[in-house]
Amino acid sequence: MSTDTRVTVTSEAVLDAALTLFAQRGYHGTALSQIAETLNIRTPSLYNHMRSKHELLRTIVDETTAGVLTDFHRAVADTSDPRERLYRATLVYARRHATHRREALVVNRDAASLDQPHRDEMQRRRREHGHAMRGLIADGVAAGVYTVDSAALASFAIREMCVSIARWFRPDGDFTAAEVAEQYTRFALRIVNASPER
Amino acid sequence: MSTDTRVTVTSEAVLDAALTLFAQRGYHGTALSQIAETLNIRTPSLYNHMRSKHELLRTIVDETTAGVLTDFHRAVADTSDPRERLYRATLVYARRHATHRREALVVNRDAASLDQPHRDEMQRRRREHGHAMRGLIADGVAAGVYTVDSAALASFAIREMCVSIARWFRPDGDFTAAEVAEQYTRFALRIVNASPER
DNA sequence: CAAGCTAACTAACGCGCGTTAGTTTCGCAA
DNA sequence: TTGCGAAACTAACGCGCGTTAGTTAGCTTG
Repeated sequence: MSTDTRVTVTSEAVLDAALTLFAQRGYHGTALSQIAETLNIRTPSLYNHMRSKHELLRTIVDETTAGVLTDFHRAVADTSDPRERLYRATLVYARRHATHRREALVVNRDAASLDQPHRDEMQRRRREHGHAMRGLIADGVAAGVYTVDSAALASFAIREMCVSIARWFRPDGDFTAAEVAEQYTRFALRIVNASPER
Repeated sequence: MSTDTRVTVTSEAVLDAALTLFAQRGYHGTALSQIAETLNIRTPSLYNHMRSKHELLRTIVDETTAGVLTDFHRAVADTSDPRERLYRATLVYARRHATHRREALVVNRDAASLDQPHRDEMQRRRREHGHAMRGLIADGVAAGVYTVDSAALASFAIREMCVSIARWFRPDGDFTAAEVAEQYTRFALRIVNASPER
């Protein structure tokens, strides 16, 4: 029995360590040696659990962007009221950025460092979500329950406001992720000047 | 007379090239050789116009964060109406992020890569602006013209919404920087549920 | 208890980075 | 026309990176 406890490193542990460091220092600012160090193994041993540093980034971005779309479609699936749909879409989007802060930071900071075709695929998903959110707002405007000069601008404002939660939210802070998400749905509905009572 | 025009590289040109590349690929993702290449000189020649790569980042961050504070204080200086103050503070902050996109991207992405004591100084300025914005909102709530559950949350939402303009704004797009800034002031006043007519 | 697989290790590679030293070119002023 | 200084150049450095090869240790299974 040695002094340090014997740990079994899994590929999930490698990904998790990479996630933390990428979020802190960025993809290019993180060395594999740092990931190995947090796992108490030597750098080459990482290759028992991954194919390359690039693959770590790709996995993070793929899983996250896929999750965003899944969240969205589930959230708006069973209602057609524009206010309820925007409420739900904002709620899950805001909540994700509070509960998956590291993933959000990495995706927004380093997704441009992906190699093709993964960068295109990621942009496709991002555009899909953006287009869907804008559509939600346009629907509300058409239904006469929202008032905005530009659905595109309002959509940008709402989405980016949610994305940025990942930059300041702290799990041990004054608000829970659920509370923040709820508050942000109010901001969103105010931005589009939604008529009262959802 | 050679085929390529003889250019006189200035330290401003170096900073500008660095700004563009840092904004595109990030500080750690940009090599000095790339900066040199866009200026049509060899990498070591850069050192006639700068002290180090780090200094480039430091200059960008220092000038930008200083500018944000100057903007803010000038904007709110000569009025005491909460709505006018928040309107003006949001207007200049939003406009800056549309007109100085590269600077904003670099500061928000790579300021953490600064070495001390510059990182602390930068965080101090950031906090000062955040605190001041929150104060503006708290003042409006105290004056009974705003309604929010948390001034801190509303402040985060407004500031980060403006910051993110740098991520999507294009000078040749559907809106001018002034138009976007004006629209975002409306969003801000809606977020705090400002009573009508400013 | 032996075999085998998994996952750790050490050693080493080629490369590109930021940076320094020393040299050459060239426009401008005396 | 000559001299000088600014700013370019080439050459080279040490370092740390991501990655590969080959080897060793140690559980698990028959």
